Order: sequence, then C-alpha cells, then structure tokens
Amino acid sequence: MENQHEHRHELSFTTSSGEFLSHNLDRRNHNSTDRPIIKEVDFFSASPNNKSHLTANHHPRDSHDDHRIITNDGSSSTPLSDRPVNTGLNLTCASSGMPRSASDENLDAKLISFQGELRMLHEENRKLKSMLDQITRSYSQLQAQLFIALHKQKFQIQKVEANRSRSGQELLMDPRVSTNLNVNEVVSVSEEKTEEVSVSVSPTSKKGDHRPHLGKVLGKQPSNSAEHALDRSSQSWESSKSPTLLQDSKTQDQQHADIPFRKARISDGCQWRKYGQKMAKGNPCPRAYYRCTMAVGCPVRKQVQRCAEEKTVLITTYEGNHNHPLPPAASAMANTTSAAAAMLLSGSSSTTSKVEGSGGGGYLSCMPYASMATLSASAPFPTITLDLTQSQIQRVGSPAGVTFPLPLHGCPQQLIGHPVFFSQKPQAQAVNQIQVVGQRLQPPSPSSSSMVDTVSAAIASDPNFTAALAAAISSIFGTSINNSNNGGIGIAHANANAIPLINATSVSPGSPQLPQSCTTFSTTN
DNA sequence: CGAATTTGACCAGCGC
DNA sequence: GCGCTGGTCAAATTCG
Repeated sequence: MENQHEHRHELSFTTSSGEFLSHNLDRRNHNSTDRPIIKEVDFFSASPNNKSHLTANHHPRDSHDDHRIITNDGSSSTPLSDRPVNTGLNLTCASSGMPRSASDENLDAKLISFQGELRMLHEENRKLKSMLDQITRSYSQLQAQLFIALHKQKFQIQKVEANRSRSGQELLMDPRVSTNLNVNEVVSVSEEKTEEVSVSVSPTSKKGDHRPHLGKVLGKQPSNSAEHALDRSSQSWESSKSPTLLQDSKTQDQQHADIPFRKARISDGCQWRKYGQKMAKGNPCPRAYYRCTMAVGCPVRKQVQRCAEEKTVLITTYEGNHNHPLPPAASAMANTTSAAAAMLLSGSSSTTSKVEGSGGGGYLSCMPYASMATLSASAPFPTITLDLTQSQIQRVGSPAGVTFPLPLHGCPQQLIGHPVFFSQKPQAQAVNQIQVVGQRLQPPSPSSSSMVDTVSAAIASDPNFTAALAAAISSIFGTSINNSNNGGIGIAHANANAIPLINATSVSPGSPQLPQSCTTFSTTN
C-alpha cells in the first residue's frame, strides 16, 4: 500500500485540484474490487513495452512513464489513446463468470471510458494550472498595488499634517519656502499618477542630503537606466523641500523602506552617461541628457523627459547613429518595434480611432505591463512609432528584470527613411528632410502586410498602447483626450525603454552618417 | 577612491 | 542687441 500512496500522491500533485482527482481514484478503486490502485495507474503506461508488465505482479516503479503522462511538464505528456493498453481489469472482473470474449469487450469499453475520463482530467488539470497561474499573477499585481495605495495614503496624510503643523511665520521668513511649496505640489501631482517616488524610495543618512535614493532599495542601478535618473531627478526636486517637509518625507521613506515591492527597471541596452539636465519650457518635469558610452566617441545622445500631459509617459529622443555594434539581445525587440511601426505606417486613421476609442489613459495605470508608442517631436511633423516591449517587461513584483535595447539593425527597408523612423533635425539636414517628407506619403510596401497584420492584432489587444498613444498625441497636438478613466493605481516603474530607431542602415552605403533623431514615447505604469 | 550623477554656468540659435 | 530657450560643460557631490 505504500506504493499506492505513492501513486496517489503524484497524481494529486500533478493536478491542480488534487482532491478532486484523488476522489475519483478512490471511487474507481471501489468499483474494481480490492485490486490495488497501482494496476489501474499502470493502464496508462507510456511505453508499449510496459504492456507486458501490466500484470498484478507489476511494480509501479517499473513504469516511470506512468507519471510522465500527467506531470506538470506538458511536453512529456503522451496521448493515452495512441497506444493499446492492457488494462488488466480482467482480474477485477474475473469473478463475474462472463465469457472471456465478453469480458474483454467490457473491459475495452471500460478502458475507453477511463481513458476519456483521464483525458478530461488532463484537460481540466491544464486549465486549472493556467487559472492558477493567472490568479497568482493577479495576486502579485494586486499586492503591489495595495502596497502602493497604502503608501500613498500614508504619505499624503503625513504631508497634509506636515503642512498644517508648519507655522505661517516660517512661510514668511523664507521666501524660498513658498516657491518650493509650489514645486512640491507639482511633484505631488506627478506622484499621484506614477507613485515613482513614493513606492521605492529610501532615505539616505548622508549629511545634508535629504533626497531619497532609489538605489538603496532597488539595488545598484545600471548607468543606462534613464528612468532611474529621472526618478532621481524628481527626487532632486524634493531636495528643495523645506526641512520640515523633508523630515516628514524622510520619516515616511524610512517607514516604507522595507516594502518588498520592487520596481521593474527597463534599460534600452545601451550604456548612457548623463551629462546634463534642464528644465524645459512647458513641462514641469526636467529633461535629462545622456550620452552613449558604449564606445569611445559614440555620437549618439538621448534626451529623456516625462510627458507633461501624462506623467506616465516617458519621452525619449535619440539623436545620432551608434558607431559600434549594439547588443545582440536587442535585435528581437528591434524587430518587434519595426513591425509595430510598420503597422502604424499602414494607416494612421485606424490608429487614431483606436486612440479615441480607448478612453485615453484609462488602462494606462492599471496594467502591469508597459507598451510604448513612439513619436517624433523633433521633426516638423508628428511621427508615430511604437514599441511592443511589454512581453519582455518584468512584471511588477517580480525580481528586477531588464529588457534589452533595440537597435534597428533588422529594420525593414521599407521603414528606413520613413519619418516615423527617420526624422532629422530640420536645421541640420534640411535637404534630407524634404526627402523624408516625400516618403512620408508613401504607403508601406505590400511585403510588410503580413507583419502588419500580426502586429496590428497584437496592438489591438493592448490597451496600454492606445493609452500611450493618446498621451503622446495629446502632447504633440495639444488635443484633449478623455482621461476620465485614468483613476487606476499605477504601478510605479518608469520604462526608459528607449529604442534607438535610427540605424546606420538607414543611410545609403558609403555615405556619412548624418545626425538623426527620433523620439519615443514610453508608458510608465 | 573611482565612477557616475548633479547642477550651476556657459554658449549658441532664434525671435522680437 | 537683448532675452529666451535648449544644449553642453565641468566642478562639486554622491555612491558603491
């Protein structure tokens, strides 16, 4: 009977509803006299050679394939109906006194019935496992959102209390205070949408430095983490807070420094060194300037700035061409980006309708994934691409993950030169720009249609994309897009998943690489 | 202590 | 010419 337990245990283990399966096994066992369960399990021995072992003397350990049928590893599962199985149930029915042939037929019918039942169980097992996975994911997401919500609530309460406790005389004595308060309000609004600062900041004990440091919680950040820098930039704003507020926020940060939630950090695969930061006109968020440091003298630079309209959108503008090979891991994502852009090239009207129908950023802050719309703001005309990196983006709550950069080495030729991918600085390359504008009106080549369809389907199922696109277009055109649904809790991580959409292949062979620029819009949820 | 980041200063382009 | 804005530099600061 020890073997019996062993089998039952494994069956239960491989079934999401182990209790249910065990129940069925017990029931079947009762129907088959006192024969050990082992022999019933052996019905489904995977190897035809085991047919000879399907006897009452067969030891279950002799047929490991029995377990393989219903292991969690679906790849090793073998269809039961594909092999003739000697059920051995004649032993259980031998006492019936039926003729041998009739008994065999009866057993065959039973066997078919059992096989069908097992298949059903198998299918149910698979469904239950998928359900369990989904539930687990949802649980993680909800847990993360709960942490964020609690943290935000506490933070806001403490901030209100801090504001109340401050004396009006203090406000009058230091003219910087009022100004800083305004800044704080702006920062607060930003935090309301992204929770960037509130989620994972931790205090620093260094003298005179009241800025919380993400790195202490998130671990060492790669130098190419643009959003990290932006986070720190946002925290730099907070460095201008009054000491009272700083003290409060510091306390708050200390209280939540041990929050298990970690933001997913996305890099674009290149190494960037920040060389400047400026406050841009019309945007309360600072613009950060980065230089590619993957190779000496690489002229590529990028600017990262949060969208003024939608703080969850990161605007990353690339300029120049890399003079070095880019990480190979980025090629897959680059292809995806190219395909996605091809979709957009296929028809802007459908894209627009999707944006309008998406309800703005309603989903933007609710989804655990990020997608990316890409615009070019540096060109005299708005251009749009997108990045479907969401499949590679780490889920919130999972260990810090990194996606890889996507140089457009694999960019389809029909995309090269199109303004969506290839916008040049007007003041620098006026002639080339005219060519670009001419290409702008050209439809995509038919060869891209299948890819377009594929990507279109993927995009259609991604509300994040439409939300990002809505914010991007809103930023560019200044149109108001309905954001009434944008009340969800955002998962705090910014995707500076900037994608260099420009590649040397976009320049005719032999010609010098001209400075090029492209702006990407990435959602940060 | 080295590397990366921050940040004020400086410079250039552009419009008035 | 002046002011505004964006981009870059480089010393100071921070961090591991």
